[in-house]
Amino acid sequence: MELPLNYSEHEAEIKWLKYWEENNVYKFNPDTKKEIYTIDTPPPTVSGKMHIGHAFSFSQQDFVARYKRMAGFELFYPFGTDDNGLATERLIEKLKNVKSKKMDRDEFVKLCLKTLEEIRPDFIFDWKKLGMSCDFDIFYSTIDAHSQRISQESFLKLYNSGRIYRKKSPIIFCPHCKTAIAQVEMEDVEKQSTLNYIKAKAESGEYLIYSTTRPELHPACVGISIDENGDYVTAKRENNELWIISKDAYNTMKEEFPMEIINEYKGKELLGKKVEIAYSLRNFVEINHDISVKTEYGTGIVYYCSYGGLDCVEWLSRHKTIEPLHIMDESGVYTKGKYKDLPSDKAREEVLKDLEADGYLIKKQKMKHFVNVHERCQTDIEYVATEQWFIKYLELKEQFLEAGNKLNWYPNHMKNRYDNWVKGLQWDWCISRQRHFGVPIPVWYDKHGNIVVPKADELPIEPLKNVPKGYSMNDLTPEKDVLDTWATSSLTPTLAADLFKNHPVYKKLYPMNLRPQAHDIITFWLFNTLVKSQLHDKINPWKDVMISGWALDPHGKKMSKSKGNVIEPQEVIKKYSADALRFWAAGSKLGEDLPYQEKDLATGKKMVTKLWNASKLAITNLEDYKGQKPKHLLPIDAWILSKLNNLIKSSTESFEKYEYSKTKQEVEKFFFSTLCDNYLEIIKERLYNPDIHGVDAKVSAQYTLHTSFFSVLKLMAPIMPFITEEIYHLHFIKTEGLKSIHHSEWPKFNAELINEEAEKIGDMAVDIISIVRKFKSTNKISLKEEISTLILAVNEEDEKLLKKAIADIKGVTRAKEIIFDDKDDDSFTRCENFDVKVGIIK
RNA sequence: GGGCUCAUAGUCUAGUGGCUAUGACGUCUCCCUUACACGGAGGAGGUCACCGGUUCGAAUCCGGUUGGGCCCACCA
Repeated sequence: MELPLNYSEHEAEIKWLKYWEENNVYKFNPDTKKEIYTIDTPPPTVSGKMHIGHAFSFSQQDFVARYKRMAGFELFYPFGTDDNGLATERLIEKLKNVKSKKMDRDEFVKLCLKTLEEIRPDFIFDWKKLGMSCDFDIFYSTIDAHSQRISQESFLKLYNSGRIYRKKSPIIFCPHCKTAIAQVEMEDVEKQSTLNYIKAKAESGEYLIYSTTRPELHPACVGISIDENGDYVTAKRENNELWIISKDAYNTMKEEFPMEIINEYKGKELLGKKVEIAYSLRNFVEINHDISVKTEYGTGIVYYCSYGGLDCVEWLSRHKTIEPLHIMDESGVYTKGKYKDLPSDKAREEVLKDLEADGYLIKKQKMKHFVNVHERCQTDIEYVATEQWFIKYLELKEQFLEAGNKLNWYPNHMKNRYDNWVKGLQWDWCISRQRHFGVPIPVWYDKHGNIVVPKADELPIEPLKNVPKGYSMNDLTPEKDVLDTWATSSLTPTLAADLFKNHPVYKKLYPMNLRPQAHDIITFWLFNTLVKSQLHDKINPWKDVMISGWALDPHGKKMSKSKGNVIEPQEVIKKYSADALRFWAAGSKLGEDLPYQEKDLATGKKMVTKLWNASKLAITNLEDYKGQKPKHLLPIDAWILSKLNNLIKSSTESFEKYEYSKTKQEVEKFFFSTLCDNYLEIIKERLYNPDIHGVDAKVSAQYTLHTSFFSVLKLMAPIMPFITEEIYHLHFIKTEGLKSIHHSEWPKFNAELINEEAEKIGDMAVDIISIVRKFKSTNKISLKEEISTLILAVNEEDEKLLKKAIADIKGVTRAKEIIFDDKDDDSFTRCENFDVKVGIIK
């Protein structure tokens, strides 16, 4: 056969993509008799292009998928897209130049679905080019009717079982985006702020001094707290005003505000005092104790509002008798009090002006502090009390921790993050969003305000357009809110499995075997999915979770568009091939982050080239080999087969633990060093000269070459699916007749081929060859140059062993003569690992 | 502040108690050899972050320090 000189990775990769698709190589067969291995593939968001982090973690999960397929499983490996979120909404608005808020919701969803149909193929093609072996026909979009039905069904079931409730409750709210946001959508930003010291007159005549960064909330002040065990003082100012502050505050303030202590006491003494707060809707608030108050901060006296922040919310939950004051609505505007109709930033300016004019403000202290902002728009978040839908789960922490214990975590330590998160949960799960685009909450309200839900067989349903059977549009007011995107994406195992709902295979698809994902979303995607399956079925959604790390920039920093250090995987594939990109992704241990280093891609490309070139040698020399077993296996052949079987054993064990990087590393080393550098060089002599060494010696080499090369190809196939497929089709397909190497059986460990004596012979030979190479290198002569005599000073036992491989050693070292001699002198070199000394005569 | 995690040649990385610490890239020297010059052979390059402990023996185990990363909490 005429073999092409070079391997053109781009042509080849496109060729095999088409081939795999046309031949349904990765098609799931629901009627299979094989055991099924199910993967809960993460659905990426069609909000742009695949990024390098995707390429990194999806490659890693694909290694496992391909390994499992070769290990004999039928793969249920779906591919969905998460189209149900703000990101998609923004993308569609941009692409179609529309404003979702100005459109009918149903219409906008339809436009999204239509637009997604247009752009999705290109988007998904990036994943195909990466060599993902999903069955792309097992597809769902988290906004399609199928997903909407399942998501609404989940809502309905949980509602009917009393798990879901609606409550006026403070939620984290973005006044700019005008929606409730999740904890995870916030980020910390350090901002310049002012700590304002303000005085308030107590009923008994003294002034309490407190400090706040949120003065605009004065109208909503509902209480004032101190530390009952802390030290406080009453101090007299020059103008005879009496100030109550903590002793710590007295010490720091006395220079700026000269005063004289007239009384010292514990905070306990202040409890129950009534205080008049400026502009508050409550005339008087009462002093009480709260655990969060520290005497050394500010003045040791804190005012609480509904709601200045999480601390106020928590404070209210500790002081249950105090009624919150709701003064802000969902548009971020004050609805009551002196600053009605102002947004909070304007209100702050006005309040400060008034406080100053009315003599309440005594000090402004510049400070830097962290405020929570919405990550998308960087707007300060607010806490607003609105009607929201919640899934009640706080009392189930123990059950969730228990469920986490039952999962197999790879790597194990990632479970800590999950445990930490569950233990720290303080809120029920808020699942409603005031967005326009999303899965509608299937709820209506009748004229008395009662909640009306549909029957399961009416789903999916759009409440803005339809009503449940037996009602008319006039009877009911629809719920306008939609479900949070996580309420739907927490159902991915069901979204995928339900596509086979009417097939007997259905019951084998859930729970799934594996959830692969990155470590940043353990606390929400992983946790939320587990919550849903626990609530619905009291089981875990999967057996194993495999947690990937992140791709970082070359300096180990996180990639981000704003830093301009983003690497585009499409460009990488163009320059180095998908196999090379995957080879790079295989270089990181599971769960570890990996800096992107261009040189690693060059290494991957080198691996492709080497496989190609070595296969040319192998295939050319296997042309006349008919698969016969050799009469006698030569020691060098037994040597590499023994090494190969050790490799198969450890590679398999590594893959079973999802440690693909170990497999990659071992196979790479075996291939380059053992197979190419040494074995191939050794057997050339036998392959080229059967007239000298005999046909049996050639057949022994051919059998061994075929076995070891083919095995390496299979071991490498999960990581580099393209080049291995190319080589398979050039030759090795003949022995199996399968349509793809990816249908081949993963190499099996054969204990009979483990041969300690042969390993010793081979290892000694390699050491001797290495000494000869070094000799030639230092003497600046070509490796093909002949040497006249090779003298081996060894003990009797090793001499016997070495004599068994003497022809091979002679051939590869190009020694005209090899003699054994027990005498050695200073010119001899000792082998690295054996008590063998080597002398060379040019 | 709490939890987790990491620290190994110029760079990235392997290595969970044992001969001389792994590999790649880079670097230097040599070699155009019938798979490969998109290559091959060989060399140089390391206080395994720091301090202390356990041990016959520590990159590895324990305690502490320093510095990175991630997650969580706090910031009136």
